[in-house]
Amino acid sequence: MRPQLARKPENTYHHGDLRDALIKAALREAERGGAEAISIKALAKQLGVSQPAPYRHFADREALLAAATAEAFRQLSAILRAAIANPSKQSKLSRLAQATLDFGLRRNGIYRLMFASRTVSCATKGSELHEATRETFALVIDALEAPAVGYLRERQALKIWAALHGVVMLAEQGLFTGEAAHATREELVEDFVNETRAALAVAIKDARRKKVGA
Amino acid sequence: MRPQLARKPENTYHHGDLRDALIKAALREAERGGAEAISIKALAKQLGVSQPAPYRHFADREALLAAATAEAFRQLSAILRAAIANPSKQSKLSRLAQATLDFGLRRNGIYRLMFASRTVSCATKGSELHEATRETFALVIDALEAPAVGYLRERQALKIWAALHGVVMLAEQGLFTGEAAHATREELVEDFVNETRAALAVAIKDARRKKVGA
DNA sequence: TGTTCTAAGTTATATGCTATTACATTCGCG
DNA sequence: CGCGAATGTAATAGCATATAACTTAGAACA
Repeated sequence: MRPQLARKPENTYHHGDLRDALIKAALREAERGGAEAISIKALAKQLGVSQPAPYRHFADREALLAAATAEAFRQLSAILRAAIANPSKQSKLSRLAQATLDFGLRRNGIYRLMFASRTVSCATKGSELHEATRETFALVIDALEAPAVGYLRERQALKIWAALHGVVMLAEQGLFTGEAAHATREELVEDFVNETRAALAVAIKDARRKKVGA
Repeated sequence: MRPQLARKPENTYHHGDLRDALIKAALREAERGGAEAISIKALAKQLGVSQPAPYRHFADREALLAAATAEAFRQLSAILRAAIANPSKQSKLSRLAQATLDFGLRRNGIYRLMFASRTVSCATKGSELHEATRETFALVIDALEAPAVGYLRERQALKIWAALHGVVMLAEQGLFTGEAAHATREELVEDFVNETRAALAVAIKDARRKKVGA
């Protein structure tokens, strides 16, 4: 295995690690412009290989998008894991939530690739992409720092996860700019975090009461 | 103005209402496949006109997408208005929320065109599309049925609107299917509705107390 | 009523992207 | 060392966007 070069070394026939380089380059392109900005032809040119070379590694454009999206999910997972691990005054959930918001806004093209394209919903169960998405979601459940009170924990995870994505989407739509912007995106996210904590506290109390009562 | 025909009458030179027919046809295509499924060429063929004819009415593909998206927002507005108006046991907000969820899932291609593409965020202030999105959001504020307590009402509107979109996105990603699906999408939406009502009630009480205290 | 201007179509064409086929080169393994 | 599999290239077909130059019909006005 050669060192991972972005461009093929000149005067060589084989690139050495084209598959990986394609995914990385695709994410660079997606960062500005989302999935639409990813062009097989353009990537090949960038990497100094012929235009059909990528098809040796991916059946078609969709396959490349799926692989890039999976990689993006793994990157997000890493970021969220770091946010959770890094101790601070705020709760784990708050750190995860703000990190997600930050990712969604700062790397919005990639974010849209991950959450707003049909790629993910087309991913078959057990695929690389499907696994990557579930792993990310598992981090959300983890960040709740709550004992497993039945399925209520997953339910709260779903709710905060949904809310976060909604905030990113509306922010990108420009609903937070203009005269109606009486709340920042960060404030809204913190609201959702607090509501989640409150709902969980109630659920835990209920569960304890039931246990004692039984 | 001729009658609004989908296809151009045969043996005629002018279509009569091509602009409108293009928008309607584009939405039909978007319904399955989102924005990517909209092809100028294919639409022209469908409508029985030559391939470059659409460019008489839209500068480029983006312009057609923007117009179609604006029309989609107006359609959603009409649906939400109807949901709000139609009396039932549930609250206005609940009806609006469930109608939004239904729209997002049933007409997901169009929904993605509206909320998950770059088209809207590129809309300049004052454009047809920008106005259509703000009008839709105004309905959410309206559905809150709360007195205008400072900016808190808009804040709650933003929150429930964000949450709704998040639920649609996650549903489309398949996070509600599989073993973790201990909550239906409708339940989650109802949760958000209730939390919104509760938060608003608190805000209203606070506002009254302040008034009395002053 | 006839002329003319313009909006709205048409044909032809350039450019760019996806994808396939047939061919070439290199790597690695026996 | 030689052979096969993996990985690259060249050539090409097909489809989409977009523009340019030309044509038709509708309307606007003398």
